[in-house]
Amino acid sequence: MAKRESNVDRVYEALRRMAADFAFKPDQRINESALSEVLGASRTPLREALNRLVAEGFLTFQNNRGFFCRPLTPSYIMDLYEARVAVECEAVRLACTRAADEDIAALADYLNRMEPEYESATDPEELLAMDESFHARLAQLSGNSELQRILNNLNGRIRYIRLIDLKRMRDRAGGKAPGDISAHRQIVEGIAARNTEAAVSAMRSHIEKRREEATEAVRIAFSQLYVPDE
Amino acid sequence: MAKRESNVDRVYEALRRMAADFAFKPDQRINESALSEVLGASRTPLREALNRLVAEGFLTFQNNRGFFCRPLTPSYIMDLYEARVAVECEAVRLACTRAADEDIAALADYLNRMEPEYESATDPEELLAMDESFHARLAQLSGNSELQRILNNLNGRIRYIRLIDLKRMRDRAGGKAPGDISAHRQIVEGIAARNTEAAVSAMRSHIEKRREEATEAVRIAFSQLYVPDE
DNA sequence: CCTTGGAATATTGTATGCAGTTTCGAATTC
DNA sequence: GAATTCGAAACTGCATACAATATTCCAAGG
Repeated sequence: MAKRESNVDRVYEALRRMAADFAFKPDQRINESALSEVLGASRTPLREALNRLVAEGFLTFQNNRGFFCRPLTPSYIMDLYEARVAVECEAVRLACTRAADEDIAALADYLNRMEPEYESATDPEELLAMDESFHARLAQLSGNSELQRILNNLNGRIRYIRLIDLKRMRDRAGGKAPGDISAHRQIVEGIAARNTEAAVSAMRSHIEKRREEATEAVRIAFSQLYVPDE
Repeated sequence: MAKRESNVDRVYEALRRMAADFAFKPDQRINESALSEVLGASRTPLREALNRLVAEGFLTFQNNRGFFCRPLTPSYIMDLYEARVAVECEAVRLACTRAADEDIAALADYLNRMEPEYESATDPEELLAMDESFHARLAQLSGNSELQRILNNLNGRIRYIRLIDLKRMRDRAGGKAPGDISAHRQIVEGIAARNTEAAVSAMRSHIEKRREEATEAVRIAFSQLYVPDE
């Protein structure tokens, strides 16, 4: 069997990670030749991958000037969080109406199985992965693949900020990041009870609670990004 | 002044129009060489544009097999409509909270100025353009550029179906497509009154009303797409 | 010292060529 | 006649080359 994954896919994945982790600094111009050398591919597949990332909002593009890392502003982050509210609340609403009982139960199970790990984890990356995984599964309950797709995109772009946020909370709380699993459980219980209003409002306040924290996190992100650590 | 618009932009715009109007039939394989000749560009910029369209959900891609027109299924259309509900309802919600009175008034004005044209128009394309324009302006009131971006993408993908739908309604109603401007006015009035619940529910029912029609429209779209007219 | 002009340099934009893979059809077998 | 195999043709994947455009840098003038 020959290779199944193409070069542009590999490059795309690498770039998405780099963009999500802000390996590029906001507004930084991206040098294609240098990057292609780092990634071990020529400029042709690299540019194809870069174009995908532009379409997904991870990067920007200017004619004859090339690709840039997206800027990072408080209002941009706010927009992303608000879009998450829109998508996830509707997903919850749909899940209440149409998710199968067994699928809801499976998600509740997942939450229970995860709880020990979630409560004991201190690594922000790990926590974030679990959190994102929960939200993705929740979106799956809606049965709507567009909502899942949009959420995946938003989470990718919001990822770095959430990481900053989690690290900050861990440092404040003395080595313990806050595993806010009760909010998740509340949402799932609302869905299980087919109580649309309760579930939606639980989701809304869960996300909105993060929003002000995120604004603060952006400020911190700025200081981490613009004061180079090398 | 030299050219401001690059080749890939031009190609992208052309492709987006073609995809929105289903110049490609669902699941049809796209031949890069032939297409590049039609569009007057080499395969390199063409592929960059195609990659953007894949990222935006207009096309699909398979390794070593190339690009394909997206499939067209009732559940896919349903997903798009539901995503629209999510995005537009949240946009309305935000507009109620934070839009400036003068901007709301401007939208109401726009609606009034458009009304004669809207009521008298018989060309579905024209009607659709006006309708999309209204929804885009409404999303602008939210002040959230992510919601605007997502809506723009969803509308682009849903466009063909709405066109089929409008044409069908026109034919049924005897040369008169239904200018449902009252629903739009109701939404704007809700926002002007800062009555969030009223405005949101008006928006929700406005979009959802279209949904069942859309399912029927898909069936018709199928017959138009798979029975070639040439 | 700041500004301006303009070559030198670096970077992007796109065409082209070739290697690798898939697709298609004709010949072959059952 | 249907299924199968195999080779040719078509197509995609990617590297490379060169043209077009932007950026930098340095020198000259104010």
